Amino acid sequence: MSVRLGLLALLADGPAYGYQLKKRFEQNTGGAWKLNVGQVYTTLDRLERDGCVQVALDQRSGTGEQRSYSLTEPGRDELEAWFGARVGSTAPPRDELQVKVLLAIAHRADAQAVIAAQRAALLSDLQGLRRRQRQGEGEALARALVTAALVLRIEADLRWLDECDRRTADDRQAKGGTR
Amino acid sequence: MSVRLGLLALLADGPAYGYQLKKRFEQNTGGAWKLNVGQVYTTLDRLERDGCVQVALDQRSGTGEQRSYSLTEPGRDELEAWFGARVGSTAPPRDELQVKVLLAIAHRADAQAVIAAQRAALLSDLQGLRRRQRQGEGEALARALVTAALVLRIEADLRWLDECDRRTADDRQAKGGTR
DNA sequence: ACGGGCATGTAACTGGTTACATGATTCA
DNA sequence: TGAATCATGTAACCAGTTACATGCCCGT
Repeated sequence: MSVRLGLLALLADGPAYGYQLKKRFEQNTGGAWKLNVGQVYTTLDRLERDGCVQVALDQRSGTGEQRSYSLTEPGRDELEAWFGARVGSTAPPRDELQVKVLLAIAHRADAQAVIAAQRAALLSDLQGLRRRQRQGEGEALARALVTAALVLRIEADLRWLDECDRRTADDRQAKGGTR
Repeated sequence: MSVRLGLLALLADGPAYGYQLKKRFEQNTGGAWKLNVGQVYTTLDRLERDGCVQVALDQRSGTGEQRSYSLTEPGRDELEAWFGARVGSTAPPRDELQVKVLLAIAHRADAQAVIAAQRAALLSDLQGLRRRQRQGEGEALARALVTAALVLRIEADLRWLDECDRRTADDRQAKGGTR
């Protein structure tokens, strides 16, 4: 729902064209998240269908039209509800890394290799991100925060992989096998 | 792709019915992730369409049929590729918490309240998870690991929210306003 | 004249998700 | 007999995503 609600939030500042929304969305996230223009329009269609936005047609100089989207009352309600709501309270997401590692542990002899490969990949991502953090000091706030979020998430995932190693080692020991 | 690849991974152990796959999937994740049975069948249909699985019909005692799914060569290839691949290497995900907070910072006067609300929600989730960690000591490995992952992720998100507060405070100061 | 940015859309597809319907088997 | 579990499916919808096509406008 991030795209949908994101567009709603951008419209709270005032009416805008689809194309403008794309650019604002990317600016607001420091260019870290790209948004295909087409997706803006499909999402706006759905928002219109649901009564969250309304459209006013500006006649352009030529024959073309510009569609100016603005929030409706229900749209504003949905937005407020979103900002007020806690994220992810209901049911933990099926994260891909977790699914992969858990299934590897349960069903593959080379589980440790799978874990090691993921750790290596995350570490290299982390290096790249840290480099970017050091370089772009005076970066846009949004961009810096997105990077920070990525770094923290990766660190968490690395700790989790360590935990997976430790617990599976315990498991092997508990079951008495030396190998 | 977690469901699709998850089913593929479970089939690597040998043929199974759709219903069995649902149960195995839930067992393998310690019951933390539920899977609607219907989704197993729709996903299996798509896997069959893509040539990743093949189906053998077991005639049951009655008139009913049981469909036994098994991996094909392409299916095994896709699975191996998945286990070998690094997760999330391409383009950072548009995480809901991040979108929400960034847009709040950029477009709302009550950004700090939004952040505070999310922090409170995460903290209460964390408490609940920690309680569960202490209680279910001898829990199934998978379940414990899922819980651990949730805890680590939440801790990371909390640190990120702190970072957001700090940086926005810096920002206000840099712009010279005391409020 | 032409390229690049602004602007709008559509068609098609993906995977995830739910609600619903059906029937067999098992066991109390 | 009747509930629980095993088992299979379908119809419908959702949001996300991409590729593609169209055309205006402006500055070089």
